Amino acid sequence: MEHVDKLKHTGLKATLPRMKVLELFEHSAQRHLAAEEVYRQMVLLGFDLGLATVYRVLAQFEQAGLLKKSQLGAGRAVYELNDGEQHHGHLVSMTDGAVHEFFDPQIEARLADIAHDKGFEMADYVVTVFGRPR
Amino acid sequence: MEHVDKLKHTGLKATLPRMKVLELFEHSAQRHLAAEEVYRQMVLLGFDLGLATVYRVLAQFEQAGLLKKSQLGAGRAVYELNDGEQHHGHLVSMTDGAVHEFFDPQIEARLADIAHDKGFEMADYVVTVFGRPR
DNA sequence: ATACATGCAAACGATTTGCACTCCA
DNA sequence: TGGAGTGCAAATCGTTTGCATGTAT
Repeated sequence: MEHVDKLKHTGLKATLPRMKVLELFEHSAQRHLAAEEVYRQMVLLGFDLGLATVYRVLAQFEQAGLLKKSQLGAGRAVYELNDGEQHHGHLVSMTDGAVHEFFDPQIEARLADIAHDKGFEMADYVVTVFGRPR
Repeated sequence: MEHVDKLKHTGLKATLPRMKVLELFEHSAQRHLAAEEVYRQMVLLGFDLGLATVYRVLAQFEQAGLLKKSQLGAGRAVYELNDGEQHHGHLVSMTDGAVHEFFDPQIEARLADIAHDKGFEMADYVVTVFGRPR
């Protein structure tokens, strides 16, 4: 599906900033991008836009289901394309901050069970592992 | 062990603010407290101290192994007594923010394995489940 | 006494918002 | 055209820090 259509489909106007951000996520080497990184990439690519706009666009895209947001640790929040893929965890390297993804149905099932046991319905979960390379 | 001793044992001077904060964690109804909450409790209890001091004391206590820190979601970080208990996950109620704890050795083992498979040594992990009461 | 602690206010990094202006449908 | 989108700067939130003062050992 075309970018324009993807956007219209969500009720968002197909503006230049939004198109560019969407493209960036689809072409970028790294799957996970923080707002600041998106902003810097844009400027680097010669397309100048406001940082505030980046934050707004990212939030809208998350709302629209185009992106998924993950809060890794305290400061940085990263976004990634929402391929409709399974929910996954993140393995963060403590030396360089690199992010690896993993999915484990076993863990997901256990978490749902645990929530259930305590009288809750699991709506979402976050699993982040911090590790040092061997 | 006395509070005074607990502190001295860590190399920290047994000052009034530190004693009070330690007591608060040992007597508070809720196990998990954010810096802001600690601060408000103190003021409420008639003991006036600076918010900056709270942050410093909490950080020192974490260093000293007296408290454990958990970053739940974006903003707030919560601290809890470190009873030397096992590492555990948090189940956060989406309706009222209440925090329940849980520990699952199976999950912990899986996470260590996953990190290992990717060439990392797991140093820490965070598991947070968001759920709605049934 | 003297090194370590504290209070205050200013500095901080990430994110959000008010407002005047610009642009797509 | 008119409402949604944008840029900018100022505001916010949680947290940290510089510096002058206070205090436990």
